[in-house]
Amino acid sequence: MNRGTRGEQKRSITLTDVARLAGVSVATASKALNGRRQVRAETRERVLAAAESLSFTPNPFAQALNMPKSGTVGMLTSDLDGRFALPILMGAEDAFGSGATSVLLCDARGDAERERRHVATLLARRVDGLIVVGSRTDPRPSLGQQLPVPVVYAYAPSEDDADVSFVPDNVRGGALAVEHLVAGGRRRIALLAGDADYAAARDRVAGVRAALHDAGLDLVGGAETYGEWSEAWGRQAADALLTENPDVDAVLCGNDQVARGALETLRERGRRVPEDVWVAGFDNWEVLTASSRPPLTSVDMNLEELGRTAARHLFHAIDGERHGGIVTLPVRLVIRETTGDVRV
Amino acid sequence: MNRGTRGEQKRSITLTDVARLAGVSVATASKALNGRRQVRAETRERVLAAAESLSFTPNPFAQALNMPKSGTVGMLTSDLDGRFALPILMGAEDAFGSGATSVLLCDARGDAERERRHVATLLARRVDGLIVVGSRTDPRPSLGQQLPVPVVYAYAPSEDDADVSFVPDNVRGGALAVEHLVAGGRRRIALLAGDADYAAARDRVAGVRAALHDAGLDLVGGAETYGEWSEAWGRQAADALLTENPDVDAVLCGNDQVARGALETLRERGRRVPEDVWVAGFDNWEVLTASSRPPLTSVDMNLEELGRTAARHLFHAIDGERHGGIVTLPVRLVIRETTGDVRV
DNA sequence: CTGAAAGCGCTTACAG
DNA sequence: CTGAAAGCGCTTACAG
Repeated sequence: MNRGTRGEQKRSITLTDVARLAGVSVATASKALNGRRQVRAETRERVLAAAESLSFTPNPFAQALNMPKSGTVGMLTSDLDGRFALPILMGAEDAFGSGATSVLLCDARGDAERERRHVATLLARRVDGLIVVGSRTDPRPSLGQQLPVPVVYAYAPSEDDADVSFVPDNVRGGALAVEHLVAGGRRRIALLAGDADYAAARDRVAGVRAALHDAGLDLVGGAETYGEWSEAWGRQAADALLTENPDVDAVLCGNDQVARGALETLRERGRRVPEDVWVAGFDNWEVLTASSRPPLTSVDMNLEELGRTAARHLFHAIDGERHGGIVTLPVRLVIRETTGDVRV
Repeated sequence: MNRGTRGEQKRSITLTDVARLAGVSVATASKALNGRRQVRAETRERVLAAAESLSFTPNPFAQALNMPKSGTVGMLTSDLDGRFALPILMGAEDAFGSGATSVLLCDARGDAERERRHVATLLARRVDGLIVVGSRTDPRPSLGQQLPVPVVYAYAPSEDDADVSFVPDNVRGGALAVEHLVAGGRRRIALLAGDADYAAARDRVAGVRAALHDAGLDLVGGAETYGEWSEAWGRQAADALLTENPDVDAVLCGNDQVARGALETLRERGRRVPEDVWVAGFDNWEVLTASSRPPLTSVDMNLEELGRTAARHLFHAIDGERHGGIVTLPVRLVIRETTGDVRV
């Protein structure tokens, strides 16, 4: 352990230093650095060189005091716990970070009061906009229309149509999965839908039903089954399914955890996957899909791209253009061995 | 879709407005609001009331221009992908968020050049300090001693002893696990250690060996086995283990993925868990441990607390007190049914 | 094209 | 205890 105190915070380089070194006024230095056109090329060069040689970084607080934007946005997550927020964060951070915008992160931990306080803090910090990331696709309360900056909602849409929200297209995801199963010759398809409490579960079901209808098919057993988002429920539901409908030739599962459970039961009851039964899940959660036996086909919600899109939209909204409504973003099917793709 | 343009950005309330309403000078208003003592109680009340009634929020940029601190810290993650960063983020955000500090988030995506740019951006924004969150516990390059603000490293320690780093105590974690197995009467303990490339794997092995030595035992097969962090490797390694050492009565696994694989193989080769063989993993990754058959005992790295601790330390460092070195933080064993705890 | 001046919204010596 | 003044580091009309 070495101890010590922070050395004298050496006064940082200011525009005045740059101007002096370049032999111009601060006004001119400012214009040169900001690319204003009323500066002779040669002068601009001199200022730029001076700034460079002094490693000048403009004080953002002084700048913000003179300009309408702060160059920061607030990212408000409701629940960093949930695995869905993370890829969205990455996408958004990526979109912002590549520009001159920095991201202030706040996590509300599922607490409305905490969220309210965080919004207040972010506004007090003069963020230029807000991106609100939810942990499930069920609509959430709006922050309201009275905020002084634009807001976009990602993953969890706002209940208010006047807000802009970006959500993955779960309905289309359900349809995609079914189309793949049908194209593979599956005709007796069952759906273990997961937790009916979640809009994601119900939307996926809707897509599945529509696509089956288009194919002239019905769900095995006449309807989907609801339960929990867990391997345990997947095992149990698959067990009941095999007992009641032993002729099933595909099991579509509401998410990857359910699918993992179903896969296990199928194997233990002597069904070969994919030879006898095809299986697919939703979310494409790598840790579950990659190492299962066999690797699991799953619908990927493209969350990173969703985050990126929401961030880009916020940019445009900050620049003045606004509109409301829920925008549904494309998802994609990742095909692995549980549906016949026999690699390695 | 409704369209519209942002209304006139109404001039926000300034200290001048507050002062006018309270009938004092801005100087006095400032002092009253900041709790300076040279203000008559009655005057202070009046100012506070005025500020309250106008919903005054001091402009942070104007404040920052006059004060040594900005009230923001930078959080630099190397890889938001990795599941380890998230709980650390939560803990840190929690510690900062409860104070008056806001967090600027940057993700380097494992790219050193990108990291360098982010550090520059954060410093340009005048953060008061930096918290660097790694994705594995192997030492990483220091950001150097020349930065104008204090830095703490979390999860991935800095290579430079002059820096402060907080890491989970993987060695102790290994020992904890062994002590539990031994207390449960296990004597023929095997270790499927995971990826030898990771310091976490090697540290856990060191703890396991030390604790076994203390108990007068040796690893089954004479040594641990190395491979990958995956269920697939866990299955394969467990298979080899049972063939070579059929009398094993406990399988300790380098992480939860390996443990899940091992559990599967044990079940399929007719070993009952925990009756015949105990199994435990590391990381306590809920999605893997909770729903396995049976639920998996695992060493929890207390990452959220680690994040909180690192954040608190950064606070103190910002306030001037500095020291260096790697600080190792306690981990804990979460006992579930794979080691005999027979709850529901 | 260049610069002196005013101003952004606050804080803090310094006088009263 | 209170306030006029200077200053934080920048930007932007406004004159030259």
